[in-house]
Amino acid sequence: MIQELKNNYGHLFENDLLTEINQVGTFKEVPEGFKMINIGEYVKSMPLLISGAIKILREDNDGDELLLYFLEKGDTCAMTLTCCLGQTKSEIKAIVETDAKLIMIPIQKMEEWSAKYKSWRNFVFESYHNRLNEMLDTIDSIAFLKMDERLLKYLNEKARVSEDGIIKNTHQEIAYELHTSRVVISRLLKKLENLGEIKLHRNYITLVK
Amino acid sequence: MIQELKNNYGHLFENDLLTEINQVGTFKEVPEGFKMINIGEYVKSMPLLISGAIKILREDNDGDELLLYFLEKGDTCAMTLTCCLGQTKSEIKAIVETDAKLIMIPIQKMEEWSAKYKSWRNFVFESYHNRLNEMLDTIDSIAFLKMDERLLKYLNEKARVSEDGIIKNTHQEIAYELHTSRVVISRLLKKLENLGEIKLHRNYITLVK
DNA sequence: AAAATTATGTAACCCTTGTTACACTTGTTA
DNA sequence: TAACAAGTGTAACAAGGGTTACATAATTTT
Repeated sequence: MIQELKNNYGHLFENDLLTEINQVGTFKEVPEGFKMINIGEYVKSMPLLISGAIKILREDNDGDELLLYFLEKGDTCAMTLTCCLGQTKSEIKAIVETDAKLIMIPIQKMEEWSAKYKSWRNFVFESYHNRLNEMLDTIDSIAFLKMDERLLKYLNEKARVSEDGIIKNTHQEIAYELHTSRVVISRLLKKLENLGEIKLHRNYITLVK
Repeated sequence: MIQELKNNYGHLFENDLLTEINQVGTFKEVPEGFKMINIGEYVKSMPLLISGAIKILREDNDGDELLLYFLEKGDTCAMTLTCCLGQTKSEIKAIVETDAKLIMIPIQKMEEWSAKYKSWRNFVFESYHNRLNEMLDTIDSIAFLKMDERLLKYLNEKARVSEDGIIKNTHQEIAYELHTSRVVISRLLKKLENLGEIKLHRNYITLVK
């Protein structure tokens, strides 16, 4: 496992820190669809992503959900960071989007490493920075874009994190993640297909370009 | 100035750190309406808020804006934090909402203090945590609420940060911050007045309760 | 005080999105 | 293979909110 750690985080962390991570971290493989954490749950460890993707969702009291962003290789979960420190409940739901490999770090190490390693502090700050920017991007989408633009942006992101570039979702699933209805999505998808932007199939969609 | 620092941050920071802040920080009073930073500008120092409020806005390419949240006493700007480290441009606009007193810290100190003081690290993490939660709250509003609910929530927040509980804005100003049109706001405000929730006046609004 | 400016009220209309309903197709199960 | 379930296409309609237009009221300027 030290190899995958080195490959993905070797350029970020000094050797002492890599050794420590190797000692206390546990390697995990999680399959697509696995629910990493739900809203209201407490966090007990912090993930470093090696491969695959994790989608982060927000949910309101009625169970309506909204896709916030994806975590990918080299990312960690900023929400986890804040939850660890404050010992507060998770504000988001995290589900594995494509089969993922990750290293789980016990949360006690966070504070210790923040004092000890400059590279760790930078990583944590960098992570917060990325997450804040992704949240801003999400806000831009829902505040400033119309549904067809949001949908196209969504499809591009989905394709990006999926390795083979194919969006393997039903219209209903897309509707949930964009917080709208299936009929609206079907309608707009058909429009995008007529514009030559995408190709529709049963259970999957491909981008044309 | 050491007194105002002690009053507002004494419980957060150890004495050594307070002394350092007092040495390198510069005290500032900024009037309502003052633009602290614009999108695309570089950040040169970091504010610690003593009193007053600062509103943080997002803006798209067409100049359309959207209120994200308010900073108040004891807060700092998480965006500034990230900008300092990455030497990147600001992603947001910050305007003084009610006359504010603040202490400006040169950004070079950030890294130094993060290594040296645990209380500083906690303050920075805590700050990120709060900002992420406020962003989530903003996302909830625009994704899950209808305009009349958003408006009422907006009015309550405005009243909270305004000391005297009076919302001193025109319908047009409210429309800008919620990214909608003046006519829509006038229409909904009248509805809220008829429901007995608010009282409308020229240039200001009061909450009923 | 007349004129101009700013703020608000409101009607009429349109577009986007959400809802309901139902047909059709594809895949799965009995 | 018949029955069922799941996914998609589409029409018709409703509702929310954005736009245009104009009237009136309050305030400031000349």
